[in-house]
This record gives sequence, structure tokens and C-alpha cells, in this order.
Amino acid sequence: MSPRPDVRDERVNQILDAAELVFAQKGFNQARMEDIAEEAGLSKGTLYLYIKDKDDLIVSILDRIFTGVFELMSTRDLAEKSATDALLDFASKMSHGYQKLSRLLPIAYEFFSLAFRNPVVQKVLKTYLQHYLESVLPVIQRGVDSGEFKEVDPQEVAIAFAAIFEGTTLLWAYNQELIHLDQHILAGVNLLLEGIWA
Amino acid sequence: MSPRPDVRDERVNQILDAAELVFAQKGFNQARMEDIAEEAGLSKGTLYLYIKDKDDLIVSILDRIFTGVFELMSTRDLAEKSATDALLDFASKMSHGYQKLSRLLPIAYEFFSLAFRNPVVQKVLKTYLQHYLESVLPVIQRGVDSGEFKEVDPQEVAIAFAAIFEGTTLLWAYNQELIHLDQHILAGVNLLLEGIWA
Amino acid sequence: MSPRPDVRDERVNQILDAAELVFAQKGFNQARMEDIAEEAGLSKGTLYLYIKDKDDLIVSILDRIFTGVFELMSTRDLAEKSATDALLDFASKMSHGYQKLSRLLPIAYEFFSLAFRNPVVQKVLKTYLQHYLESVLPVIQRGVDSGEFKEVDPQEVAIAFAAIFEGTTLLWAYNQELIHLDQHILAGVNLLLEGIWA
Amino acid sequence: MSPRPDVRDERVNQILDAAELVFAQKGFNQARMEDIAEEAGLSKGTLYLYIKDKDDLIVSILDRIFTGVFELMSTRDLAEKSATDALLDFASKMSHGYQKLSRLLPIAYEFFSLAFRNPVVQKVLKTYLQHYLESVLPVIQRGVDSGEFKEVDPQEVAIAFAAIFEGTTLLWAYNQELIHLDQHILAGVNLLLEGIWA
DNA sequence: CATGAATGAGGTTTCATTCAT
DNA sequence: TATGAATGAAACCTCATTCAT
Repeated sequence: MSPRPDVRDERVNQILDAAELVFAQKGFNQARMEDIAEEAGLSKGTLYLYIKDKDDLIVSILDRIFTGVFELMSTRDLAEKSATDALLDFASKMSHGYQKLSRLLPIAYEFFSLAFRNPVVQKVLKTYLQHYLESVLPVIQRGVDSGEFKEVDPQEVAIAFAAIFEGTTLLWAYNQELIHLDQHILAGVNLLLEGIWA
Repeated sequence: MSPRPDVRDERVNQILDAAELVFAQKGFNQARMEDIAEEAGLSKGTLYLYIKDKDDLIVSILDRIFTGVFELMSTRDLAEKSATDALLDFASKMSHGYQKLSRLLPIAYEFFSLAFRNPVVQKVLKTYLQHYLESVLPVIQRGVDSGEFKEVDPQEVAIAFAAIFEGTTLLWAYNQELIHLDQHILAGVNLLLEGIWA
Repeated sequence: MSPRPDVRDERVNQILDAAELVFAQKGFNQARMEDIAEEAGLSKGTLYLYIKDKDDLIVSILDRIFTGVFELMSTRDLAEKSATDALLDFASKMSHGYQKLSRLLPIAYEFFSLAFRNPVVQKVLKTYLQHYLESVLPVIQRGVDSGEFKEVDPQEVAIAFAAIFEGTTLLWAYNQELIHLDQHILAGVNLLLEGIWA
Repeated sequence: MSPRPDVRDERVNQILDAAELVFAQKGFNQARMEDIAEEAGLSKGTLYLYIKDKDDLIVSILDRIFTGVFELMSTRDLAEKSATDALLDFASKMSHGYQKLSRLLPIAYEFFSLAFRNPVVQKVLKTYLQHYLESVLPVIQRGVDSGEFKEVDPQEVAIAFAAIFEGTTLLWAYNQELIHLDQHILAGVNLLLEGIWA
């Protein structure tokens, strides 16, 4: 309808794409706004038509990442399966998702570090954990209720699962020769499942 | 040779202590050399008598940390116990060690992030994983050999254990209200053990 | 020639009105062209259809101001009065005029400052003084010639009058609680008149 | 006593001298910090060891100016003279002082302009007027009390005197060919005195 | 051994101006 | 005529590092 289709969303994504790439390559502080502008195919000044400042890029990138991951964690279609299959499916989806996001790992750890002194970042991460638990806890509870699992504490199990995801990813991050992300996530998950089967 | 031969070591540790503190509080990039000097009770110029430059502090701090953690991982006294008890002991020691190092977590994640583009940091982290595996693999193997554990792949189990350590720590890092470091590490380890007992 | 021949004048005044307001509020350098555009209800780009550049606004505004003040200083109807009444009338008109222009004072002092390094501005101010003297000198001379005033130097008196106007305004500019513009201008003028009456 | 005599005061004055010069030549906004550094014979970075930021220079310069002018306005030795002589002496001192400060006039008017939106600057100017009145009012009152002057309102007279000082200076600022600072201040003051003599 | 004054390269951000639509 | 997206020069300020004392 409007003469020029709204260019803002396009530009913002263009800039966030570029920022992700440059941050991953150089780290947040070594990344110069000019690098990002160049990578985005825009000029330095144009960046500031669409973002507030450099820090703003952090929150914007986090938002985009988690929006994607939250969709990934949707458990709509897990209800019909056994708890075990639902967890395995979930694990498989997460492991694929993490692999696709792997280019963002350097950024991720920088942001984790930031979370210790930046309340906004901290909040985003807390929300992430919350979402995760809301997705997984009911499935585990269902397994316990149905007698498929032992009488475990669902929250402890959910956290152990999450630890396997995050921990394996972290190990993989610093030794990609020794660790194979989906294989070792799957192995870890299976070990946990062995531990909770009735 | 110099009048007080160990004034150097004393000063270096003084500086690294200060750097750890300031890095943890402000992050590597926001930390000013002047902050570190002040925290160390020295002057800016004096710092440069004992360190090469700011980047040098990263490697020096990592070295100090891992020297400590490596001692922690020594398995000298694990040989006489059952594999299960040995792993539980190990887990308990690690969980305590991590807790003591928790003030360094913000630095740790910054360094993980750095590992993606700094070969020296990467090497330190690889060595760490190597050390860990060398400590834990024989214990697991012993458990398998003695029939205490199922016929699992020791490396997969070792990595799952490490993932529990690192992953729980990471989760704790961003939600210390929900996660209790040693309780949830212990829970995770127990779940894994349940999964591998014969 | 163009469909609405005087849209240009209308737009230019629209822009100068906006510029006066914004300059007075923020000062010349803090005023952004965008602020002026917004205040004028136009777009940034449109401004440049009617003005050369930001500096051009200074001269245009000065021109408009002095055109107004020159009309104010017209002494057409002073000829029939006594020199004293003529001067009092003149003072009263000026004092009213200054009060009406008071919203422009912040700009005025910025322009005075500019006069020291901008020849165009300097010329405008010199012309202003010239105009003033041409209006007032004959009246004073008439007062001397008619014996209404002592044998004073008309130029010295004219300058003292001007100093009272400008000086009181300046004092008022930085203490509007203590100084009341027309009251203190009138008081000053009366003191001067007392000094020159024969 | 101390190995290096305190260098701070020296540097600060060095910087303020340079800033006055550069501000007077280019105006506050056109003056680049680098210009000031160069003029001061220091490096850009060194400036910031001694001043907070560019704005800080404004207040510091004002402070230095007014400290000087306040000393000028001291009326210690005016008590023994007739009120008329005291005022003439005062006027003469002020006129000399203004002439010496004339290089700062471009700065002064820029600061006057600033006063409209900067409370700190406003306060400095108000204090200045206060000081002035405290110096001059008692002298005028004495003249009234002794019968040397008519029954005038001392405050109105004081303000008229100040207006003559400030107004003549302003006129001189934009036409130094037509106006001669001390001659025309003296003339103005004499006219006022003629007006108030009993 | 220790100091801290001085340096200056480098990065973020702003904003006057242009021009395709 | 009017727009507003895009540009890029320019300037403030920081801070790691050096070196004379």
C-alpha cells in the first residue's frame, strides 16, 4: 500500500545480521561500528537511524535469538508421544537448534559474562530458563505420573537435562574435535533417561 | 640475584589478584589498568614492571586458575574406592572447587568467548578438558571392568559428567535463585550414575 | 510565475519563525535543523528549498529583526513634540519593542558574540547603531538649539541613551527578578534627562 | 618541599589561558579541544587530566574572570572621598578593567547567551550583579545622606550606572571606531552624575 | 624499584546536507 | 513542491602505555 514498503524492519535485520557476524568474529569490544556498517552495506550514520547505540545491539540480538529458540522449544506436538519419546524429540530439536546457532556461540558466552553486571541481559537469560522449564517440566511430570519414570524430582531432572545441553555445547565450544554436538548431547540425554526409567 | 629475590612473585600475584577482582566486577574491557593498579595498591607505571600488557593478564590469570583446578582434579586418593564412590568424591570436590571459583565466573565466560579467536586461550581450555578426561576416564573404565557399571562408552560418560558440571554452573550463573550449585550438580551426577549402574 | 507566487515568502517566514524559537530555546549550535523543520511543520529536506544553509538563517533572522526595529525607531511623529517628550516617547517605544523582542535575547547575545568574527553580522550591527544615531541625534540637537538642553555633545548623549537601553536589557537578561525592563530603562532615561536639562 | 612543585595550578591556568584565546577567536563551538591543547602546548589527553570536559572550561573561565573583576570592584579606599569622587574613581577603575578584559568580550556575550539555559552560568552572573550592587549602593546612599545627591532611589541609580558600563561596552563591541570605551563611559557617568547632584 | 604526568591513537556518535522518489 | 533515507566528516573523550625523575 505505502509507496515504499516499510524499510525499517529490513534495515534493522540487515544491521543485526551484520552485528552478529562481526561480534562473533571480533568480540563486542573489538568490533567497530564501522565494521558493522560495512558488513551491512550501510554507512556508519545510517546505523544510528535504526539503533540507539552500540549497547542496544546486544539486547536486540539476544531478543532475536531467543525469539527463535522459544519457537524451537514449543512442545505443541509432544503431547501425543510417550514422555521418553517427547524428551528425545525435544533433545533432538534443541541439539539441531544449537548447532544452527553455533556461529553465535562466541557472542553467547560474551553475553553470559555480561549478564553478571547487566540487569537487562540477566533478565533475558532468566526468562529463557523459565521458558525452558515450562516446556519440559510437564513432560517429565507426565512420565512420572504415568509410571514411565521413577519418582524423581521433575525440576532436578529438567535442570540436569538443561545442564547436558548447555554443558555439552560449552565443551564442544572449546574442543570441536573431541566433542560432537548432537552425538554427545544424545548420549548424555540417554544416560539420564536410563537413570530415570522405572 | 636481586636483594629480595621473590618480590617479583609477590608483586605478580598482587597484580593478578587485583586484576581478577576488577575483571570480575567490570569485565575485561571496562576494567582500566588504573583500577587494577589501585586495587593492587600500586601505581599504574609499576604494573608494567611485572606484566607485559593488559592482554598478558588474561593468560596469567587463566594459568593460575587452572593450576589450582588441576590440583583439585588429582585422583591420587581415588584408587582405593569403588568407582561410584570415586566419582562422587570427584564430583564433590569439583563442585566445591567451582563454588570457590564462582567469583571468577564472569571472567570465565569472557575467556570462553575469547577462546574462539585467541589460540592461546583455546589451547589452555583444550588442555583443561584433556586433564579432566585423564582423571576421570580411568575411574569409569575401572567401574566398567569391575562390573560395577554397565558396558558404557567411558568417554561418553565422562563427557556427560563434565557437561553436568559445566552446564549446571552456567545455569547457576544466570539464575542463582533457582539453581543451587552443589545440590544440582550432585543431583545430576546421581541421575547419571543411576543410568550407568549395572 | 509559479502557481502560488508567494508560497516562498510564506515558507521562508515559517522557517525563520521556527528558527528563532528553536535558536532561542537551544542556542544556535544545539539547535538541529530537524528541530527547526519540525517546529516549522515541514520536513528537513524542504528547509533547503528555502534557505542556503544553517548559517544563512542567522543573517535572515537578523534582517527580519532589524527591519522591525528600524520601523520602531522611525521618528516621523516626533518632530512636533519638545525634545524631552520626543526622547521619552522614543524611549518608551524602544522599551516596549525590546520587551516584545525579549524572547530573542538569547539569540541576540549569540549574534553579538558572532559579530567579532563574522563581518556580515558586524555590518548589520553597525548599521543598526547608525540608524539609531540618525534617529536620535537630530532630536537632541534640536533640544540643544532650542535651549531646552544644556550645551552637551549630542553624540555623547545619544550614546549614553543607547547604553541605557542596551545595558539595562543586558542586566535584565541575567536577573529578571531584580531588574524590570521598562521601569529601569525609564528611570535611567530620566536620570540622563535630569542631567542635560538646561 | 615536594620533589615536583605542584604542577596542577600551572597546567590549569595554562589551559584556561589557551581556552580563552581559542574561544575568543573561534567561538565556543567552533573551538576544538585540539586547538586548545595545541595553544596550551599540551596534548589533547593531557587537557583531560585537568578539566572534566569542554563545558567545564566555561565555568572555570568565568570563575577566573569574576575573581579578577571582584577584586577590581573592591571599594576599600573609596570611603574617604566624596560620593561623587568615589563613583568617578570606581567608574574609572571599571572602565580600565573592562578594557583589559576586552579580549574576552566575544566569550562574554556567548556566555550571556548561555545564561538563558545554563543555571550555573546564570548563577555566576547573578552573583556578579550582587557584588556590584554591594559595592556601589552604599556609596550612593552616602551621597544622598550627606546631601551631596538628590533624594534618588539608590538602586535605580546603581542600575543606571551599571547599564552605562555594560551598554557602552556592548556598543563599543560592535563599533570600536565610533565608540571609545573609557571616554564614553566617563561621559555617560558624568551625565548621570549631573542628573543626581543636589 | 617505583611513580604518575604525559601522550595520541582510536572509537562512538551527531547532524548538516543531499537526492532519488 | 515536498519528503526523509542515507551519507560521512568531524569532534569529544578514553585509556593503554611510556619515560623522566
